[in-house]
Amino acid sequence: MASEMVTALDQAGVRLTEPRRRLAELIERRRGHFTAADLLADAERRRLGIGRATVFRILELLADQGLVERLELPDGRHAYIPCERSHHHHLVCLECGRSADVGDCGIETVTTEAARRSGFLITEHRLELFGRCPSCQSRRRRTR
Amino acid sequence: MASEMVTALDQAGVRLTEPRRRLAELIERRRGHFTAADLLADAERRRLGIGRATVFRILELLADQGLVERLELPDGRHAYIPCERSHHHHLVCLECGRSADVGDCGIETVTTEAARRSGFLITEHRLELFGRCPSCQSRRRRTR
DNA sequence: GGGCCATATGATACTGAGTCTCATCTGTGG
DNA sequence: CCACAGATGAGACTCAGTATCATATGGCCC
Repeated sequence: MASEMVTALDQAGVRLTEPRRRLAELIERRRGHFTAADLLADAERRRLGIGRATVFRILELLADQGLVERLELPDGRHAYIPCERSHHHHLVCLECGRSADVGDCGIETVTTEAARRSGFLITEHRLELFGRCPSCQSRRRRTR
Repeated sequence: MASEMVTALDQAGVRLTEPRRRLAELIERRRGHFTAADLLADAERRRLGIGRATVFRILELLADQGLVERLELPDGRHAYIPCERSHHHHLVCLECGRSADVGDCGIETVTTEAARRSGFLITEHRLELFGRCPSCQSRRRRTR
């Protein structure tokens, strides 16, 4: 029953502490994106006795390990989504929060073209896509 | 001598108050990106008597007008860059902060492809490119 | 299984960004 | 030049994220 996230941490040689297991479990139970505050609230609701600082520390750890990705929603709030380790981009549903990974989709072409036009050397990029997932689209259609 | 930014605000039917003129001027004097705190410090240094809240309000106004764009640097800080009104993306130099506009560069293709693969309806996106501008690249080469 | 120690944790204080309120002021249209 | 909608400044407030430090604990060696 060891969660995927916990297994990944173990393989990375990270110490498996109680708070880390617990938070990994909470994150896996979630659907879609969540904020640090959401996670903290989950932990408090279950009386896990996990401190505020620890939540932030563990989110940072997971982000370093590429198990979670931090992003900025269009309204400016910070959120996290659980994800695969490879570099990729996210598509986030603004209604239900669910997200999908999209591979490269040709972003390479865009950065190369931008570099050519501007003379910049591009070392990092951030691409975030927002919209409505298939099920929220059809729900809307039905509702209207 | 009316600054471009002030002219644009005027054309948009926005009230031209003293703080708005002053901040527009400070922004135009800057090279590269800046944070709200930077701008506030500029204003204080010059004893303009502009309040903290006003700086944030005016930055929001300028962002709504598309005269400035808010972005998140790779280190997580928020910054603004002055820019043209059309939708576009920015290339930010991580050394000197200068930025260049890049037009579309084929981002449309990427979103279309991502939408096709995932079934999402994409309504918004954020693309930020970071790297080194031509002059910082050559300075580096010389230095080494 | 037990003990050691590097490392993680919780409590708590702190910082700094951004917001809110509200009394006062000021562009602008008439 | 006046009235008033809308903008401003002061300052209190909120809330995310960080720093500090004494205590607890996971993993390794025996």
